Amino acid sequence: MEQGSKHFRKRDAILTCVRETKVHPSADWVFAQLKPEIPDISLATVYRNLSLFKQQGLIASLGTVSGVERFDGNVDPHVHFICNRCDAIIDLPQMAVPQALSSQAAAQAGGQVDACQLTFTGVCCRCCSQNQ
Amino acid sequence: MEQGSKHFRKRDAILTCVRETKVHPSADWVFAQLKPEIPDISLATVYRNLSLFKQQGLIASLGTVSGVERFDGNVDPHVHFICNRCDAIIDLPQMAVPQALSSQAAAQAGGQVDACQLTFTGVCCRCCSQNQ
DNA sequence: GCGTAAATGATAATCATTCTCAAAAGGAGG
DNA sequence: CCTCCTTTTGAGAATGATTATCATTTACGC
Repeated sequence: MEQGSKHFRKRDAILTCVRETKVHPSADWVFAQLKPEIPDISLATVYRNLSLFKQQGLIASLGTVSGVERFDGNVDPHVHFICNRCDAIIDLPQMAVPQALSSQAAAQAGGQVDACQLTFTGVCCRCCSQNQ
Repeated sequence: MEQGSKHFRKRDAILTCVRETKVHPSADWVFAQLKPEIPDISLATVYRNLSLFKQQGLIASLGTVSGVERFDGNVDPHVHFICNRCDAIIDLPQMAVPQALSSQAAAQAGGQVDACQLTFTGVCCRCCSQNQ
């Protein structure tokens, strides 16, 4: 009763939308994507369900970029690159935080380490080539 | 003319405040710290100067935690731990992102890599021992 | 002292996000 | 098919951090 039920039409659409894109979308982006397809969807519903998914671990939050929160449908740990010009978030696959670092962090923190996030920032190749 | 001048009394106080603490403060925290000492300081001035310092590279932004931006007076690259319960940000010194990872990131990103940030999240030792 | 440019205080404006609450939808059971 | 009950939703108001505005103050160079 968690799939396909009419009761969760919009919910499923939101989750699918986040999972099927690689842009690491904001709530607003998801809303804009779904609006044509589901005209009677509300922005509040998108926000509501995104935070629900986040809490359930179905999606991940990457923090805020230029003041807006960005999400990732891929919850497997991986590294990101964020462009300071166009705010694009790009996956850097095949890179991982060494296990040794995580262990070290747990030891130093003295508490409970749940997750880690490695992010590089700079200017993406597209912005680099556009001007200057 | 950049130091000690009466013209920059408040500016200097803000920078010093961020540099002398280890709490990785928010604008509001800095304001609360300085208010007793400098009663006629305005919150807008704190925001203004913090973003100026950030832009000049005098301080670093650690992104937002629970919706508020946090700063770091220590711009040397180092690793952080963020507590999901109390929002504390704690330095994990003597840890560094391996150079190999940074090189790999630069190669994969195809653009210009300026910085990287490694953050662990979880529950800090204080919150861990308080309850549960 | 004077003029100019920078910095500031107070407050309004902005904008992403969350809250509120009434309405709609769906399931369970009769 | 009908009713009760729970969950989800839409619309818009409320919130709260941050930024913009603008008149005022401040300080430096002359």
